[in-house]
Amino acid sequence: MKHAYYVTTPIYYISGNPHIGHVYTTVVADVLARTARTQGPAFFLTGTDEHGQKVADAAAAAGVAPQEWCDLLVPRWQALFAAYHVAYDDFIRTTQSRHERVVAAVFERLRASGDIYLGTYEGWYCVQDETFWLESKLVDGKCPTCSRAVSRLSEESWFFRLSRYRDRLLEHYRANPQWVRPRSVYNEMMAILESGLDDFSISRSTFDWGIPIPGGGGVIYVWFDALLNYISAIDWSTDDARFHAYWPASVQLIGKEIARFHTLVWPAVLWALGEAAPELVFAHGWITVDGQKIGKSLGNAVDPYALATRFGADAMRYFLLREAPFGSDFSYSEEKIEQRYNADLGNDLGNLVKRTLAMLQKYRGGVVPHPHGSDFSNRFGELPPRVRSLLLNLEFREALTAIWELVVTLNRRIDETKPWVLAKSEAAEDVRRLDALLYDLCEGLRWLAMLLYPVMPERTREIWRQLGEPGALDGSWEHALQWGGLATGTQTTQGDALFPRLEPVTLQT
RNA sequence: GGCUCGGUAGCUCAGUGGUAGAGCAGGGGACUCAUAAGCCCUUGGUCGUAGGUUCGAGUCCUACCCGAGCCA
Repeated sequence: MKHAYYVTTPIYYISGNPHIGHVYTTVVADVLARTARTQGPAFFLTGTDEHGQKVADAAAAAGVAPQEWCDLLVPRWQALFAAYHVAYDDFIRTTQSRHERVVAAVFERLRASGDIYLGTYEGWYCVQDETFWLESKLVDGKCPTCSRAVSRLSEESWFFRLSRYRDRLLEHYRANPQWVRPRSVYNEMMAILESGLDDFSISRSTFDWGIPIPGGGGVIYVWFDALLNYISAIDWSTDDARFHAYWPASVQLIGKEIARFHTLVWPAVLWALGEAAPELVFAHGWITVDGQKIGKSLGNAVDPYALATRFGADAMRYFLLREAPFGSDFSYSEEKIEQRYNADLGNDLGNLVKRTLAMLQKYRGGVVPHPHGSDFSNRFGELPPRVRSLLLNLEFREALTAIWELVVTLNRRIDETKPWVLAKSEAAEDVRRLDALLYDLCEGLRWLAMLLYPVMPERTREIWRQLGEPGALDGSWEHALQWGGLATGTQTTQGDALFPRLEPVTLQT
């Protein structure tokens, strides 16, 4: 039985405030879920990762208890996602009992199966980098990143027997070369696999902000805890029917820095539990500001609310997906957003809506005329399946480029047909041609609203409203996207510009 | 230090060994329904550097330079 489309974002580590990078991943997941729903059921999960040393430290610095800190921060993430028109189905927090219960259950089950065992962590610690290193990673006995002296560490720890799954992982990678994308990340993980896998330490005893090891002996390492959110949220072990309706996940989005956990440890843990690996793990790139990584310490973190206020959340969503191929890093700047906004959204799309409805008002009283033999029937028949396929394949840039073929075609057709000339003629043929053009333009707008809905859910609703379209904007594309679906006689309304032109900010002198 | 990527027009990027492309920006033109938008035409690149393989290299190989990431 084909299960529902299931998309996840990483759960976000709440040691600080959310930034535009978090918005990026979450918006992508939202677009995927909305796209998947044009053909069937979907489930979209996001949430927060709330355990671990850094959260405990951040809470202590703020003078509050860790749980209190998390409760304080979570609404900020939820409000930000809402501001970007993200509609997730569930928001999981790793401090919720539904999650902690599953983590404890997994631990006990894997301990019983021998996949988790008590061992000794032998390694080295670099005080400067606050990082632990395995002996084999040291360079001349020193820290491989900062070359400083490291100190010996030896402590009892629980391990996940990752090494047991190396062969199966290799086999899985070879049989499914597309399961980790982009290719660069696949290659990197393959290289790690080929060089061998060490067992994975999954407990910590130097602090206590985490899920307790069943039976005592410290807390579960935050990464082991965190990965399990993807199955705890859909009731693993407590509601099999629900779990299997969603698992395995269709797409798990991650940042490329956490690929190792999601593409080596995670599938092995799932296999140890007797479950399937996700169908696709996609590690995307980062948004940088003028080529620099965003970070509080760099002082270049732009308030994501300010961006949504200035450009509009939908325009930001469009920019994030259109500007760079999904997977690579891209250097963002407000100037680039402005250029995309004015050129693509204002000039091409927004102006098309405006000029179409203005002409319809002027020449036909705002009422959609009879098509009289449209020029476009069948011409764009392949567009919806193509767009959906590109979107679900995470080729957002290409999908938007494809949609813009329709935008460009409609704009060009206006200039070719010269409706302002036809409108002055009373010849039957000219009246017919003007009707056909105006119909095709309005029908084109209806298509654009539906095709762009997953990317710009709010602005497309405004197009829908101005068109006077009574149907569902977020419904299935199968029947709705047939050329000629727009009813003759529909009363349209001229509205404000969808994307009013951004004028350069000039300083008064 | 090891591994993995990237470096093509001012900007963002496509480019499967066979005459270097698109969009934006810049320049010119004809229009007027429209957000001085749209439409038509157009300038612009020794494809990071140096070698090599080949009849032929942006594309394959080697070295190096620059940038990014990972290496509990």
